[in-house]
Amino acid sequence: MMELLYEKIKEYVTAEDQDLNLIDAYFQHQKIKKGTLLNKDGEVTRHAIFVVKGLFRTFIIDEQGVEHILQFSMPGWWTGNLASLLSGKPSRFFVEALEDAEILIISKDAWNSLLEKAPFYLDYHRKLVERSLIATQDRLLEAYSVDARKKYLHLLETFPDILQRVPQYMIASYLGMSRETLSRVRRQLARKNKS
Amino acid sequence: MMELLYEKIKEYVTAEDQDLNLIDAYFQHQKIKKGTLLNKDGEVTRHAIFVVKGLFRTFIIDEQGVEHILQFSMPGWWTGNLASLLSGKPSRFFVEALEDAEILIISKDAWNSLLEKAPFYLDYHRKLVERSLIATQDRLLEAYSVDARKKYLHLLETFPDILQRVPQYMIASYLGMSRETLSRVRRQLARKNKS
DNA sequence: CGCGGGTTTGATGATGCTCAAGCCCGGTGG
DNA sequence: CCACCGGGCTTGAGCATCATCAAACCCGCG
Repeated sequence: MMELLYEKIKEYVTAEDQDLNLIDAYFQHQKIKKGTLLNKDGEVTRHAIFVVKGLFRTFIIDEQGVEHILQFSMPGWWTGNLASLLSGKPSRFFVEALEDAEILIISKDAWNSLLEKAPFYLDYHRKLVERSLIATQDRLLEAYSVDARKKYLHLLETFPDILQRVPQYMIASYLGMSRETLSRVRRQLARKNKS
Repeated sequence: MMELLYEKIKEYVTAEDQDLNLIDAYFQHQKIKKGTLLNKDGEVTRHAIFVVKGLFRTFIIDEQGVEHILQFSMPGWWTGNLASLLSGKPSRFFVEALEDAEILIISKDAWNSLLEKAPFYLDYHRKLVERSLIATQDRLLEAYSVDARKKYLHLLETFPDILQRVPQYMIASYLGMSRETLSRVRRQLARKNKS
């Protein structure tokens, strides 16, 4: 059950297998049905969630009632709301399973004692947060410097299989454009490839 | 020299004065001339920088040669490139002093040993990174859900005095709009306030 | 006085949004 | 087995917002 998490940790830091095994007791394995909300607007996030199988989205609903997707979380990544977990402040985000999924879930308390007891885990955690920050900065820059077509092409490079798994209107929301615009971008590209 | 940093640390975590004094030795105080670049595209960031006085901007130059400002750093905030500092990868950002400034500078090595030796500093650091992440997420959401006028008004709330200190074209870049658009937004608002 | 950086203004056009309608396709019930 | 949903995707028309280009303007400074 823990293999994927071990793998991922080893990508970021060096740790012996015996040390890795220490963390098992902190996590619970759960199966999640498609459509389940793990986190709702206004709730304080009490768990961190590692995706083993399936796919999640993190989104917000703005004052006009429009959804904005901040993140898709694939197996091997974390989801939930890191900021709310760490700060203890209410989250404004929803986290929803887009497919039947399996997760490793860890409570805030367990998380904290893990950070204290397992130095390699502390390092791992730091790098995770750092990565989130970089990814979000990249998305901000993209929002400001790139047109709809390039945003879409860029997404295709980074998540080649996302199209098969997520309805287009969610992809449009992730990219910050209307569904219609995304549809037209796709038509354009399809035409080009034929001619 | 260290007072402002002490103050800021106390805002985030609880620490005794005698502990706070421990960190003095790790920092160097420097005066910086307006226009100085502390960090250039392609360099690895080797220092973290705490702003005591003055104002900095962090920006990137995209493939079309257009500048995009990610951040303004005021006294009491950090600047530089956290992600590059932590990861050791080259930064794509420039950091420039917009006014004559004073900073506390700490090398990466000193930073790391400080994190090991001063637990309160580790906490402080975590909260800093967390805050950067939240701020960047907020900016991303704003980029996708709000028009030029609201972006500008929002900036005025959060940085009331920035207009007096930064040329308008940089503010436009920070907000992701052209200088002309910002100018027109301002004219509109000025008219409304008169009538 | 004249130069230069920054700002304003106007004209024009591109990009992407909104609204509205139609289409496609898989699922359901008669 | 077929008719008819309904959700998601596409298409078109018109429009709003904002970018671009170009020119004028403003003002502090040598």
